[in-house]
Amino acid sequence: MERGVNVTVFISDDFDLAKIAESGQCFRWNLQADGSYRIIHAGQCLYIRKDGDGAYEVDCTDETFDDIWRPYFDLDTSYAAIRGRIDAGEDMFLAKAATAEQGIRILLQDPWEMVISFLISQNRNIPMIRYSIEALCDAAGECRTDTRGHMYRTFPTADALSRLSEETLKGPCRLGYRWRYIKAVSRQAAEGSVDFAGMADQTDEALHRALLGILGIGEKVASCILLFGYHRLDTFPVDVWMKRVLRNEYPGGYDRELHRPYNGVYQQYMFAYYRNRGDKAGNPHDV
DNA sequence: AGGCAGGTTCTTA
DNA sequence: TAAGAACCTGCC
Repeated sequence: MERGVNVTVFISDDFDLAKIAESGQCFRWNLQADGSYRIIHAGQCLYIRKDGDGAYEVDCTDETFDDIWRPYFDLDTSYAAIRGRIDAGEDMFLAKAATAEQGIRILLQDPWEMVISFLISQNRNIPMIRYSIEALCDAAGECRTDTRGHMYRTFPTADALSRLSEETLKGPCRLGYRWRYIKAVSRQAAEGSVDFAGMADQTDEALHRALLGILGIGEKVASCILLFGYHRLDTFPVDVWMKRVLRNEYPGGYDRELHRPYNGVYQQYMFAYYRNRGDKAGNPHDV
């Protein structure tokens, strides 16, 4: 790193920055020219770069890394061990996918940010999602400066979001018809009729039901929020890619019981594996 | 040029 | 309750 604090941390478990960045669970990771990722989370900004063999250079103190970023990266969970539970004899496809996509982890992200992010995600591709989220942050986030002297914006609070006009949401933020969803949910959160942080102690089922009650949140978006915002690792989001996986690889049915309680982690492997294959040659997995 | 994209709601049978 | 249409927008 050019300036600021320079600290090296060691991570021995599965941890692949590029794979996590492309996994579709986070939208505020930006690859820099020097190969580091700039990550904005919890009002903070981190630059992190792989520095050979389990060593990573970060621009924060050890203390901040332990307090903020170690939990964020879920470094106290062994994803190698979760991968290790897969029995190639029982599920060959999953075993292949997990090997190919080793390094993916499920981040511990903010529920509120995930609610908004996945509400925005519907019917759009990743670049468009990222654009709208950045625009929302520009419009309503708090301005701060990182260790390289660059400005960044925090993710907006519900109160700040609820104050944005229809014109801003539809114009610069390009939310389209989704603007109503963002408007409604940020109002509810701001006035306290829903409390996404406070829901964190609920069971998976109760959370799922509560999320489905929010305008604009359907089955798929609710599952993503459960998995990425509340870290419910057994949640198994099914989008168009996973429909292809299930149709082509599990014609006899996918056994969720067999893979409890890590269906969500396995979903990430299969999703990434299929998408990467499909992108390269016009989706050869499709029938 | 029409269809589709990492869905959901609203409308209609 | 279950299909089908409509929805923003950018890209092929």
